[in-house]
Amino acid sequence: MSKCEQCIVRQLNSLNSLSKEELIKISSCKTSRKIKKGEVIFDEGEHLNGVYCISDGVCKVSKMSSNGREQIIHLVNKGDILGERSLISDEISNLKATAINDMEICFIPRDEIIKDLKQNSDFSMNVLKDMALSLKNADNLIVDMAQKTVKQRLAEMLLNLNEKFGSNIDNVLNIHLSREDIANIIGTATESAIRLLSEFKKDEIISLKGKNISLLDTQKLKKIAQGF
Amino acid sequence: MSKCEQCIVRQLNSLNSLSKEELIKISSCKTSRKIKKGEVIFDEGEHLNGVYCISDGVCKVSKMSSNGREQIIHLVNKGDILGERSLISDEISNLKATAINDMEICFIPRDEIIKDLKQNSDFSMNVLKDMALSLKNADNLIVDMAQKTVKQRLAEMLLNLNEKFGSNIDNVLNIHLSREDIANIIGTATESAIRLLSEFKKDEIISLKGKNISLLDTQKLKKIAQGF
DNA sequence: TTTATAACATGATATTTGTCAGTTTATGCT
DNA sequence: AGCATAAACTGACAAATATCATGTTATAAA
Repeated sequence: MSKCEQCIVRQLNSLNSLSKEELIKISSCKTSRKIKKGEVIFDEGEHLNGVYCISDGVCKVSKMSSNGREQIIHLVNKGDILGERSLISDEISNLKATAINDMEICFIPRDEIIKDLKQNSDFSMNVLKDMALSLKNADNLIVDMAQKTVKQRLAEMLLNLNEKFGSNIDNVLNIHLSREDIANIIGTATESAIRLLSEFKKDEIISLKGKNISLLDTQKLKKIAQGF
Repeated sequence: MSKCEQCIVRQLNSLNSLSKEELIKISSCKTSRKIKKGEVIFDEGEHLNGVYCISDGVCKVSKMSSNGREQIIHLVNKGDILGERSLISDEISNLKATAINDMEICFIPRDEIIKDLKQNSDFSMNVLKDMALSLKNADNLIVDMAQKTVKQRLAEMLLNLNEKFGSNIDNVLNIHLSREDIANIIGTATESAIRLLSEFKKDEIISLKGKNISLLDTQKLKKIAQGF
């Protein structure tokens, strides 16, 4: 099994402030796991007895509304940590995590992380900063959901996907989402999301080939996102 | 000037895990301030060089959307801490805080808190838990904003106000908000908020006398909030 | 390849919500 | 008290969005 202290993924997240000894300790008790596309990593109401460090792949983190519709809160990428919120408050999870494509993830048991949080103040400050950033992003999302139209949110989401996952030489986004997932990110009906994508395509702001989306005019997308 | 180690308000928030010595130190460098209703405590883009501990009164924490409308993210009550997010990430504030009624607040400088965060792991764990809770609430709000109708959100907000601020013997909510603030909490136009309040009143779910709102049928409100 | 199933797409229509315009009521100030 | 201003309210209409129905295309399994 590969070792945490040599893992490149680790450099990307708050685990990078751990000492070599702490990493070796974590390495010895972590478990690695492969997840198939569509598989549920954990569901709402489950007790997470640790955190996941994403070695490869992408998953969606979502919550069911009382109306019976799924809302995707955010996407978690390679190098990100998953489940820290529930770890810290030691509650059952309020969110569900589902693989968007095939993944490889490492599970680190709760006690190990908690011990390091108490002993290593650099680490706990780093986790605090992570949480502070998540909170800022969440606040921004609240404002967008409450105040922006679906069209604005779609434009903004496309820009965010480009930012987070990048695109290849032909401007095709490196992430492939179903239309339903897109709708569940921006909080609208699948049909509405499809309609607006078609409209963007007609206006030559994006191009569509199945799940391949490429951004042709990011300037225009930015303007739409801001309400023009 | 009153002393932190004797302050009752402190018991309510994460400062309660500080030692007597740490509290005395904080007490010596804190400053107390009175804020008038409507006054801005800090604005978006300002650098907060510390946190505020609310001794008395209520303020709204909001953000301007690019559409030019204010979205209220949450209300901060007596006993709560204000500004910890910006403190931890050491960034300019992304939010604005405005007094809803006359307030009394204590300002604690950044360096003092940061020092304690690094030295006192109980305290930093407590702050982590606070942030984790805020994050959970933010996630729930995202789902509500994205998936629920304005009517559902209004019903839910009324229940939340009752939960957080309580009501007097006649079921009148202990908090008085303008119709505009109510609209900015649930993310709708002021006219829509007024219309729905009138509808609730007509249906005898609430009663209205100016800014005095009383909840007559919380069961029905709960059902509406959940989509029936 | 054929076939079954799910995903994608589009039109028609209903519902929700925002906007504008105007009226009434409350509030603060001299 | 009287006046000026802001807040609360109501109606009419327009715009945004959801829902339902139905057709088409992609995908996976036999």
